[in-house]
Amino acid sequence: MIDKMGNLKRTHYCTEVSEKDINKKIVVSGFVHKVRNMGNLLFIDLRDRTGILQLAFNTQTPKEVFAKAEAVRSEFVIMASGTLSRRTSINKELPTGELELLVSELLILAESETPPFEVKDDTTAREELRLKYRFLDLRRPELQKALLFRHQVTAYAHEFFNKHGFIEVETPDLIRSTPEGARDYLVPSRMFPGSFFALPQSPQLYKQLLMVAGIDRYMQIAKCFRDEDLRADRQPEFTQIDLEMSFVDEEDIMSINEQFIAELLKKTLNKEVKTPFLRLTYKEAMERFGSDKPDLRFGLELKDLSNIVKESNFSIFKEAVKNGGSVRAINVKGAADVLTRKEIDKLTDIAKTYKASGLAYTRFLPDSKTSSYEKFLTEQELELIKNTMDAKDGDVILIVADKKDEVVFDSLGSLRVHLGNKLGLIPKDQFNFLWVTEFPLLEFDEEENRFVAKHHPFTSPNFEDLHLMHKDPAKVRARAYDMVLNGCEVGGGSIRINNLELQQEMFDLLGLSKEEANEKFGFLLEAFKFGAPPHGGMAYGLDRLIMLMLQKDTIRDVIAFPKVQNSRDLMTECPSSVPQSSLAELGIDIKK
RNA sequence: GGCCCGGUAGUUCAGUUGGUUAGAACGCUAGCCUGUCACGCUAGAGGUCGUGGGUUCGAGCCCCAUCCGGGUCGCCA
Repeated sequence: MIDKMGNLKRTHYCTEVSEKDINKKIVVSGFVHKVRNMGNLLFIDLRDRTGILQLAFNTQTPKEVFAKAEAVRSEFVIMASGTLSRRTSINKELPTGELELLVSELLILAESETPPFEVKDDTTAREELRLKYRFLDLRRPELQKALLFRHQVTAYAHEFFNKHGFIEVETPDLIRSTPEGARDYLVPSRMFPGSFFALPQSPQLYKQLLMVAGIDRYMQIAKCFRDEDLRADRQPEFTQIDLEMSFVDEEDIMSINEQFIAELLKKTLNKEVKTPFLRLTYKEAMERFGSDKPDLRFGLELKDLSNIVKESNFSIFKEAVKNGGSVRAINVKGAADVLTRKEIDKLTDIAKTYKASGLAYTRFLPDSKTSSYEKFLTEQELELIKNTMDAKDGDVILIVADKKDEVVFDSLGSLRVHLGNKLGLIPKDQFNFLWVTEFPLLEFDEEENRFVAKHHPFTSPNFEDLHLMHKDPAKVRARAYDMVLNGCEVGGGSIRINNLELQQEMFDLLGLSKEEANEKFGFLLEAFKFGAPPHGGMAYGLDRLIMLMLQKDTIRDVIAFPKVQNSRDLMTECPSSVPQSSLAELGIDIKK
């Protein structure tokens, strides 16, 4: 039997009650977390978004109310009215553990089938099931907390940037497709069969046009879409805190964002973050940590051994250096007992996923040494390596050699992080922010056999490097910067090109003819003809930032309705097919 | 697109060398129970072993294909 609310109104959330309310008549409502029936005594743990309050029914409870309580099951929606009382036996685990509601009136507002999994934080149900019933999963306090936290972050972002003169402007979600960069989600046009809108990968060009429009300081909590494969920290649909400013340089943007982050962490987590953040150039980050988003919470830095081994008799080392690559190593301190031969084989497999051809190693043991390359090197070379790596008994040196620096960095960089985790070198409660600056403007795309923009084609080159633009494009540095937190990129941005000639030169470098550039980005080039202020900005990956702040392993835990690895939504079961008539209207003919 | 891991009651898992009727815990249902809060006790229901094919006297287990989920490389301007 389902009751109506009638005139009963909630007076308190479950955990809002306090000593002061004892003996008062109160009304609470929510979901049945747990029923404990003891015959003539019955308890219901009532859950709402604030937490749990115990409802008590005993021999003083009206008979018909007690009978109704006996019919209640998990996840029923109920409303209870009664007198708040002190418990006879207290539960120290609960914030409301000294209080309970002696119920005099009980309404069952909705019944519930037995849920497919128990709604509790220590649920063991697999994620697939929880995603199918996401509305139940979201009842769990842990996820409620994540959504609340996310709200607090966006609320503070609005507050902070509003305080600093930023205006939130909504940019369109149906936009022109720009095939540079990530794959677009396409939306067919009904009015123009065969033509398409795209969903934005980011509001990049619109925010630049807002600068041309004189908005001066823009912000937006913006939904972005990229039709690429998912990862634990990547969804096809995600949210950015997007910013753009006029009449600024890198320092202006970095410093206001340091201030934002420091205040945000203080406000939401009560954590102190020192500003200014450490700044590393891209080059230094790669050489020391093998990554453009280094985790600085632990050591295990890379060392360059190229000069020591470039003339050696070990052809793998020698050839790597000779062909323009390098030989680099990390010293895993005191790990000789942990890194057995078998473990090193596993590490080799990891290195190989990053295209390393192998992993050379030496285990320094008190009375012996085991090494995969020692026999090829001279005593002197070995001694130099030992000194450079500061190797002591009990240490393990891991070496990667390759004719491409990129391979050496990628494989050692990932080994470094893997070992940092495996050996427990990473202090988990730390928030380590830094900037990585001076990214290369371009990178060579082997598949397309041309240079592509590392950041995006609107990023300004470093003016000092302008003379290299055509001579040696790979050496040109960009006025781009990433904000890195604990080994993850949480935001990135750049000073943009605001000048027609330079923008055209950039397109030229990317192999875009004048005609192509005009066709794709004509509106931007047109805008640059009418006075574009110097401008730049950045964007935070909001989901990722929140994931890291809450120390979650996956971004799915901080998104209300996430998608799974193949971009499907298990709850609504989309994408789904549509009627043939809908396709016909859009001029789409799917051939199977 | 590649590689790795997983799919067995509602849930989480176990399941020996391929061998009789596939088990446990939690949950669920019913009964008993006055201070529980992982309530307790008793009894019970509950299975297309992801799906399809194959090998075999016999398949949860072996083989092939396929679907679903996770991690990762490529990809992510």
